[in-house]
Amino acid sequence: MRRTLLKKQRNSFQEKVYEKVKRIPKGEVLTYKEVAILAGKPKASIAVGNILNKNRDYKIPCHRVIKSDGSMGGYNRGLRRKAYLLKKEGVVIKDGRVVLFKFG
DNA sequence: GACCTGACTCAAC
DNA sequence: AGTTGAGCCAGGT
Repeated sequence: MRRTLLKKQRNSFQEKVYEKVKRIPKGEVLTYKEVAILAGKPKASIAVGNILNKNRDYKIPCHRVIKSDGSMGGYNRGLRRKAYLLKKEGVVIKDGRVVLFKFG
């Protein structure tokens, strides 16, 4: 299983998602939709969330990915953690929602 | 290979 | 403004 999976993952949607998310600059956030678009599938926002959820990799700043609404969907390590990290990076959070950001 | 799920989004009510 | 239904995508069962 490992080998086949690895081979398949080499150039998959998931791989692109990881790349894009990893490249998000500090103090900036992207929506699931944006990530999906960057990955080449504008309608795959939910898949993005699914991937990030399962991923659980420290190299990937999942906390910089939020919903297009401005509210942060979830975080495998705890929503509180996500808000905390975001705040530290300069993003303003209000009642679990991102405010004072570029989109709006 | 069909069916269900989920950290989603949009439009309608 | 909060809820509902339908659409979309990858993964897992």
